[in-house]
Amino acid sequence: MSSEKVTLAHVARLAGVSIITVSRVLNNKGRFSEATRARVLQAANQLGYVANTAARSLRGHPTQILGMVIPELVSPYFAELARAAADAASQMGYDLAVFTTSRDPERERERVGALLGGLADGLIIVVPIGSAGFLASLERSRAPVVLVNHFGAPTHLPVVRADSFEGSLAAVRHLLALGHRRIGFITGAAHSSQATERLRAYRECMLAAGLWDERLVRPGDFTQQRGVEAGHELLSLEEPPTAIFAASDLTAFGVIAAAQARGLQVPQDLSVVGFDDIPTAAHSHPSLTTVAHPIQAMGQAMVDLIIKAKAGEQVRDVLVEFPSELIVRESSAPPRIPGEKV
Amino acid sequence: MSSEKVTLAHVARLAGVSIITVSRVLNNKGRFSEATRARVLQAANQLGYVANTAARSLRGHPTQILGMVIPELVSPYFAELARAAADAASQMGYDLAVFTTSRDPERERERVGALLGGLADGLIIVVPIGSAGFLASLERSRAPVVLVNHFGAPTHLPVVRADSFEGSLAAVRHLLALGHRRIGFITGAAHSSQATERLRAYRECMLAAGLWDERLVRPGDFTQQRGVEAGHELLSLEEPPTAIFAASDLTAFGVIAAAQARGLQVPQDLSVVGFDDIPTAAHSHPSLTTVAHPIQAMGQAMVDLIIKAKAGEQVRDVLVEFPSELIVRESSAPPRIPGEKV
DNA sequence: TGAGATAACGTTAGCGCAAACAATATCACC
DNA sequence: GGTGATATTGTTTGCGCTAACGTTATCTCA
Repeated sequence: MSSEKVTLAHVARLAGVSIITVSRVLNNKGRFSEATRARVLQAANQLGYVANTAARSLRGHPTQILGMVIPELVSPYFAELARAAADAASQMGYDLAVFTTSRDPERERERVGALLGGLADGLIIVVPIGSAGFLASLERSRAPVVLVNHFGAPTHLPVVRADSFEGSLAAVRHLLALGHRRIGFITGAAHSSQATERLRAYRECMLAAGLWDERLVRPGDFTQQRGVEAGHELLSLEEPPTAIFAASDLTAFGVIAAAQARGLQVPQDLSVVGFDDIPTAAHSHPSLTTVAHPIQAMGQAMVDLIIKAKAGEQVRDVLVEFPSELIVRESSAPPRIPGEKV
Repeated sequence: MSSEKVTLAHVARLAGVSIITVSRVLNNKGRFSEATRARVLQAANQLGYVANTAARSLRGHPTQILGMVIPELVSPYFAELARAAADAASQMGYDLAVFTTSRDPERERERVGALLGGLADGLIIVVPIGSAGFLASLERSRAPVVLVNHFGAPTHLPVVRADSFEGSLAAVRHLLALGHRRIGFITGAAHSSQATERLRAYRECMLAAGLWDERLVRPGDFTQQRGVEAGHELLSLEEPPTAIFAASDLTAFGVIAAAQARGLQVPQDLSVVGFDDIPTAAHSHPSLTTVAHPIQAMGQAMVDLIIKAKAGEQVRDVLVEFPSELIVRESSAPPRIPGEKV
């Protein structure tokens, strides 16, 4: 029956009570008689009343919304991270609003400002790209903020992050233990510190084994398409690798596609290891050996930290670091002995 | 230097002007001298002022945020849809806040209420799951709302949707034209109207060709895992299909994995067709024959409609329907002639 | 020079809600 | 019947912001 916005006043008039009484009934706070309660609920229902979140927020009432800022939605890793955070938030009675930055520091800053300006009760920033000054101003604002996978400028803000180095080390050692000597690597996106860690582990491990060869490293960007290209590049080398470690699962799937397109079998002719353990990794053929982050636990940790910060607990300088774990599946196997037939 | 929240009053005091002058400068609205402007900006900067979105919204000022409610983030289809909407929104100077419902009508309703209660200027609801009554109350609220892929209860709200029937028809006809006679089908999630359409097309086509066999239809849920399982089920039949049409690309990839695990080659031994054209479809081996929705255009249409609605244009009963398109790639080929060797 | 125009800035009010405080109604019990 | 306790409902205020209107300073031009 109504149009436009219905306020407490409308409900109050219809129910024949005062505004505050309506507020009390709807928030189930304070005392009121059963009869009043029924009348108010009936009126609110009839008018289709919904509380104005902006007004509530302005009044200091929490919005029960947590904001999350991520670089992009389409990457399975970030999508999973968002899902994990949403699940954890939901359990704690919060909603999660996900925003993307498209890696634009200016937009990140604006969005963060808007979110903290009454829209959200707290903020999860994944891979913050802003300057150190920006982080410092966030610190000063005392807003409940958690940084995720932040490896950049030092900050006192709480950080949740997952290791990439140890897991990558395990992946390369796994390939070495299988007998591989020429192991290719496809990097992640240039600006990603996670990508840097993965490359560093590969490099250290290969150097230590005396197997380092610059030609075996190809630049990537976490995408499948780039995996196809870089896979072909590596497999076209005069001495092609017998194993390839890719900085993401999507890239690894690209490598497998490239290998198969060249008539190679995975893992018989080429071992492939990815990173991320996206859902597809377990259900492809061959299933993918990869390195996993404990994403569920990370989501939980993010939300826990935010809620602690909101409650006034001290979270300054808190760093929650999760390990990465090698998951061996079908895509990695010993190299074919040269000359051996199938 | 500040802590807690910085308001216009703080900036005004520091700059030695009135509150409204600060507001004018920061919004670049109204008149003020260059000197004042500089002083205000300097003060605002120094204090790290960010406007309180809730207060603005309460005052009737738009938030420049569009809300989007989707069932889940992890599905590539929805992720792409969200990306498309975010891109389109961004072009028009809006941000997109993405919420997930986890298919809970109660939460959907609450979230929608909260978003329209001052958080967002408009709302994109993907596959609305609420009741007809809920949609009716949304209509009455006159809020800028667009429904996406809504096939349910009739409504006067504007709808953006993509066909699933014609594209599925084309997919099955494609397989028939290649010479397949036993064509399996794996459905989408039970509650999805898109899934229903895809099944309906398959059924009509097979019935018309006199090839309908109930045993060739397996229930699915759009996931890859279920694709693996259902793929094995179909391939274990005494008369297994020579082609399988899956209601999603992920499911199709599951089928391919199952086939490969049984030593079958795709497409030589089994043709597989998916639906969605997720990015991976083009970069896998074999690349996937699939049906595509014009997701970019859909995102644009959603945002356009919201903005029109906000501007007061008449969008009642507007229906923007996009076609689906068969994309033939490598995963579909003529069936092997029985008895023929490779 | 002064009257009207215009530029620059300020005061007030109110968006919708809920906390703090206030008022009234009801009741128990001596 | 009166006192105080308790239950129920109401009034006022202000969160931070900006639209509308008001005020003062400055300028233009006969």
